[in-house]
Amino acid sequence: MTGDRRKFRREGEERRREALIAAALELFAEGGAGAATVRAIADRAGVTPGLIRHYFTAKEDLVRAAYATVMNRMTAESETAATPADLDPASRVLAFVGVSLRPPVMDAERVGLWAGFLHEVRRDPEMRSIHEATYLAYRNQLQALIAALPGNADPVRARRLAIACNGVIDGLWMEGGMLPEAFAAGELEIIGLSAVRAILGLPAGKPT
Amino acid sequence: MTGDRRKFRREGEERRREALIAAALELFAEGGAGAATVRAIADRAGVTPGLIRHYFTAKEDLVRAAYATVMNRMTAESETAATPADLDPASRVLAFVGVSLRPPVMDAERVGLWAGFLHEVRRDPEMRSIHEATYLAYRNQLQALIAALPGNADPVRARRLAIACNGVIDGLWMEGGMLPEAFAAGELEIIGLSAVRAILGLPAGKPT
DNA sequence: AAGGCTATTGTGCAAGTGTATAGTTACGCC
DNA sequence: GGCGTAACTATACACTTGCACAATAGCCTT
Repeated sequence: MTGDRRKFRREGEERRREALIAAALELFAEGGAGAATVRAIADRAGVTPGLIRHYFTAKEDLVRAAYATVMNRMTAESETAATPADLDPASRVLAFVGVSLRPPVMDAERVGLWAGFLHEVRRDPEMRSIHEATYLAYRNQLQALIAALPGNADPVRARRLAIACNGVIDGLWMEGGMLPEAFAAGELEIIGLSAVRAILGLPAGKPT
Repeated sequence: MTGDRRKFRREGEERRREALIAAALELFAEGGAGAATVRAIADRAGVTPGLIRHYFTAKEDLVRAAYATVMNRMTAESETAATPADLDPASRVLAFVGVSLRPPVMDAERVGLWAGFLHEVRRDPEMRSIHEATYLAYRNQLQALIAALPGNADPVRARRLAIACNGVIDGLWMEGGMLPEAFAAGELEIIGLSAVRAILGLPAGKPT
C-alpha cells in the first residue's frame, strides 16, 4: 500500500548531466556554494540525490563541471560579439568590451554565480586551472583584437594593453553586478568604453 | 579526578572581540566561508565555541563585524598612501593607485579573504550595506584626488573618471590575487599606473 | 580575605551534510 | 513478449554545523 515509489524517466546521459549542471548553477547563483547542496541540486533537477553520484564521482566533480560550463559560455558570448569581419579593428575591440558591460553578460545574477565559485577556485587546484584556462582564453581574444590595431604589433605591448583593458572590464563588471543600484542604466558601459579608448589611444568618437 | 577544567584568562572585552574577529579573518582567508565554523574560529582564538555566543548574538554578527574590519582597514591603508600634502595632485592620485596594486594590499591572501566574503555580501542585506559604504568611501577618496587635477572640476566628470580608475584597480587587484604566478613581480602596478594615466590624461612620465 | 559578578567552559541536541549501498523499475534488444 | 542492463530511487550512516544552557572559575570590589 505505502509502496508508492517515485515514477521516473530514463533520460539520456548527456541531458541528465546538463540538467544537473544547470540546477547546480541556479543554486550557486541564488545562494552561493552553501546553497548548492547535493539534496538541493537533485531537488531542483527533479531527481534523487543518489543519482548525482551516478553521474559524478563526487560533488566536487559536479562543481568543477559547472564552473567550466559557465566560464566557457561567457567567453563564447564575448567572442561572437567581436566576430563580424566587416568591422574595422577598433570597432571590434569596442564591441568586445561593450558586450561584457551590458546585460546579459553584466548581470547581478551572473556576478553572483561567479562570486559563489570564487572561493572554490582559490582552494581547489583543479578549479584553479579551469579558471586560469578560461581567463587566458578570454584575455587572449582581447589581445588578438588589440594587436590588430595600428602600432600594437609588439606582443609585449599588446599583452600589457590586454591586461589593462581586461582589468577595466572585470572591475566594472564586478562592481555593476554587486551594486546594481549604484549606477545608472548603461553608465558602466559608457565609462568602460571611454576608459578602453583612452588606454588604447583610440579617438573618443561615438561608434556603432 | 577527571575534573580538569580548562584554565583560562579573562581578557578585556575589546581584546576578545578583536581576537575572535582576527581568528575569523584568518580562516576566511585560508578556506573561505566554509572553513570559518564556530568551532574553528574558537579554536584559532584559543577559546571555546560557546564564548562566541557570549560576544556575538549569532555567528552572522561576527561575520559582519569581520567584514567591516577588513574593508575599513584596506581603505585606511590607501588613504594614508595619498595623504602627504607635499605631493602634487597627479602624484597623489598615482600613489593612491600604486599602493593598491602592490603588496601588502595586492596579495593572494587578501584577495582570498575578500572572495570568501563576496557571496555573503550578495545575500545578506546588512553585509550589502557594509559593502556599499566601504566601496563608496574608497571611491570617493579617489574622486576627491581626481577632482583636484586641472580640468576635472565638474563633479559628473570626476565621478566617471573615479569609477573607471576604481574599475582598473579592482580588476587588476583581483586578477593578481587569483593568479599570482600569471604576472611578473610589479607588472600589474606598472600596467595599472599606465592605464590610470591614460584615462586621466596625465603625461606618461615616471613619477615618484 | 571573602564574596559576587560575569567571562568562560563543557555538554548536549536537532538539523543538515556528503556518501555508500541495496533495492527497484524503465527501456532497448533479440 | 520476456529479459537483462543500468538508470534511478530509497534508506541509512557517520560526521559536522550552529546554538542553548547549566556549571565553573577568574578577577574586581570591599
